[in-house]
Amino acid sequence: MSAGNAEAVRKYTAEVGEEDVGKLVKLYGWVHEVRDHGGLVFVVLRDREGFIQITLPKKKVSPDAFKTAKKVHRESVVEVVGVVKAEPKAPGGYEVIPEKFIVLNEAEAPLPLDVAEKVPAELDTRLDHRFLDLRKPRVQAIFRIRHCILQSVRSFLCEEGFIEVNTPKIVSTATEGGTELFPISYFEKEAFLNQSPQLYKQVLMASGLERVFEIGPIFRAEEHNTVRHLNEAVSIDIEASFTDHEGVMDVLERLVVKVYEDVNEKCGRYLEWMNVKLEVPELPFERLSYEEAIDMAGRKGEEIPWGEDISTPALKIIAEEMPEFYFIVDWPTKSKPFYAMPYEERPEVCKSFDLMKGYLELASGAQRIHVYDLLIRRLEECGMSPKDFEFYLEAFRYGMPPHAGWGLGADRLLMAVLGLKNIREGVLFPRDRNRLVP
RNA sequence: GCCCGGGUGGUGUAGCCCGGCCUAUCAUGCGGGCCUGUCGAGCCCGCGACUCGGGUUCAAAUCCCGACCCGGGCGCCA
Repeated sequence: MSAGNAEAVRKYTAEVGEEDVGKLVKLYGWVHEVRDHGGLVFVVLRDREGFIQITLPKKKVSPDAFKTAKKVHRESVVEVVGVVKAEPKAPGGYEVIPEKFIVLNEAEAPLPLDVAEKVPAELDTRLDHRFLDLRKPRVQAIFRIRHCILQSVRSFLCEEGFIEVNTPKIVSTATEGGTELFPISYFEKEAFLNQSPQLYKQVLMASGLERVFEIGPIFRAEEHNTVRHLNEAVSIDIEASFTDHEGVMDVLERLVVKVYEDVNEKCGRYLEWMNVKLEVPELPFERLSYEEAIDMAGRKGEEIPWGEDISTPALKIIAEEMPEFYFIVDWPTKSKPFYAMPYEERPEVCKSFDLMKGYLELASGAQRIHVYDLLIRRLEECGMSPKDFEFYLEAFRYGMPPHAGWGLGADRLLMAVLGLKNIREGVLFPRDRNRLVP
């Protein structure tokens, strides 16, 4: 960008070190703060890797640079070309004495929120001005770690022989019943945003791909209003042939451990920015049966009638004894969707599981029904009409292998790993009951 | 969606119970001034706010009703 400084090497603030002392470097970033001492001005420059102090003694820099630095607004974008100096008095031990201090784009003042965090901002305010919020290293760290988690998940599943696929997010009316769908207009037809790739990934089991995964958005039109629900979320879904619920639980728990290992290995500095320490969970995760779970809650006064979903207060009681990762397995068939495989000898219970971290549900999965007649029967028992599922059911008539799978909430996984108090913290632009912008 | 609590300068807050010395507190910010080693720089001067709509009252930031939004809890969430 600045042709006159061919010898200046572009560096990130965090890269400036001993080898640069006496040399010319070029830095791009934002003005984090300005400390104006009259004849001496300190500008703290921030880029995505950290901070560095730009020091402007009036007598040692050009009048132009000095004047510009004195009146620059916080959060303006600047280009600095200058000589690196080792300086014990400077934060980080190095400072840059600029030859050039150019404002590439001035920021308006006052700012809608304080990036330097001298004054805190509420989550709502932060989300309204998310791009500014993301300039805080502590906030940016969340998304650098999220990136790492997603990358870890991809590489792990690829190594396990899963093939990444993309299924449609615009679907026709009949899906699985249950949750509310967002209606959209699709030319002359009625359509909805998909709540889950479930039906499609099962159909793909009949394709011979054998093991597939998808990382993509899911949409739920529920009017929930909690710190762990969103109306648009990212789901990590797998489906695998010739295996059962035990087989995919094994994949899931090893995946979680791998994510912890990778984040620890690759995101040490971001964990530090956030002041978080990660302990890699131990394998295998404990398996708690549905019946044990409701007993545990019942002993502390939270009675769950057999067959019903486990309430939030009950899960919180269980979480007191099981604060880490664990599975709740063998759910009542009637509490799970129609495609979950019932046990042969005890069909009121099915081969299903939820992955929990404390009271937070992270994933749920099951061995699926691959037998056509049984699937039809379960569909009807659940009050749904087979004719609405023809594209799905057809796949079960021409050689559908036994299979199993799960769906893992990516945002919830991030929340669990980093101990975020609100799922919105880990989503760039969350969509909830009231928030549609930005 | 239900229950409880809340909405005050750009941001975060005090004040609200017990209406009137509120021309509304403090911090940060912003504008101006002084200042050559700050690192939450310091000092001086200034700027800037009662969510919206109704009601009660001589008088409303303060009390009442409604809407919208926020926080906590719950429900719903195959």
